[in-house]
Amino acid sequence: MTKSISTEFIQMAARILKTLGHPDRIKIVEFLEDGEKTVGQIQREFNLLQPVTSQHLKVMYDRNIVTFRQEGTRYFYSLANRFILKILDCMSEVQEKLDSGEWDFDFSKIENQKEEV
Amino acid sequence: MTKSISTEFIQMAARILKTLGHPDRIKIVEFLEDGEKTVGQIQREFNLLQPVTSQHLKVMYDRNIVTFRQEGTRYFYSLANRFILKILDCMSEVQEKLDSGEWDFDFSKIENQKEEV
DNA sequence: ATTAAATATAGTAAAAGTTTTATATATAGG
DNA sequence: CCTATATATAAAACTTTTACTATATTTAAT
Repeated sequence: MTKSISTEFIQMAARILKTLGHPDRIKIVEFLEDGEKTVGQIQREFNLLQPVTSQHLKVMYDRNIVTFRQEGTRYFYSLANRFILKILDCMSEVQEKLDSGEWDFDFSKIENQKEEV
Repeated sequence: MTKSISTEFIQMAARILKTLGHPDRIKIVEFLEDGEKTVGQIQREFNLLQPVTSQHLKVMYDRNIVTFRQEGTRYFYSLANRFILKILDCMSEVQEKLDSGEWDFDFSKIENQKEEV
C-alpha cells in the first residue's frame, strides 16, 4: 500500500474541498489571491447580494479558508492558508492544460445536470 | 486583473471539488490512484455498505471523476481524468508540508463542527 | 444626536446531498 | 434451469446547503 493520507487530514481536506465546491466561492478565493478585499469589493466584483457575500465569507472563515481584519466599518478579507493557494495553483494549471489542448475533458457530462443522488 | 479562470471551468471545478468534498470519496479516489478496483474491493477496504459504495461511485461517474469497465459481474472502477490526479497530488503535497512542520494549519477550528449555514 | 454606510446576523423555504433498507439485474457455476 | 455472487437501483427519512428577505450592529460623518 502506498503512503496514504491520514484520516484527520482527509476530514479537513473534505471540508475544504466541499466548501470550495461552489462557483461563487471559487471566484471569491481566486479574487483574494490578488490581495485582501473588502466585502463591498467582492460583492461588486461578482454582482452578489450583500448577505450572500457575507455568508460565503463567514462559511469560509469558519472553515479556515479566509481570515479578515477590521478597519472602521470595513472588513478586509484575505486567504487564510497555503492549502488554498495550492488548490488555486492546481486549478489554473489544469485550465492551462485544457486551454492549450494538451488535455481534454468532457464537460458535457458535467453541465446541465440538475439532479442526482 | 490577473488572468482568471473561465466561468465554464469554474462551474466544472466547483462540481468536482464539491463531489470530492466527502471523506469516503477522497479515500476511494486515492485508492483508485493505485489502479482500478472493483466495487467489492473498495467496499472492503473502507468497510462501507455496498449500496453506499455504489452510490459514491455513481455520483463520481456522473461527474466524470471515475470511469469503469465491466467484466462479467465485476465492475472495475478507475480515475477518469487527470484533474483528479492533480488534486490528489496537491493534497499529498500539502500533507507533507504539514507533516514536516514546514506548514502549520489550525485544525481545531475545522473539527467538531456540526452546524453552520 | 441623527443619519448614512458597511457589514453581520437571523429566519425561513426550497433544493441538494446522505444514509439506510429493500429490491432488482445480470452473470457465472453447477 | 437453479442458485449464488456482484453490483445497481429505488425509496424514504434525515441532514445540510443555498438563497432570500428582513433586521441588527457598528462606525463615520454631519
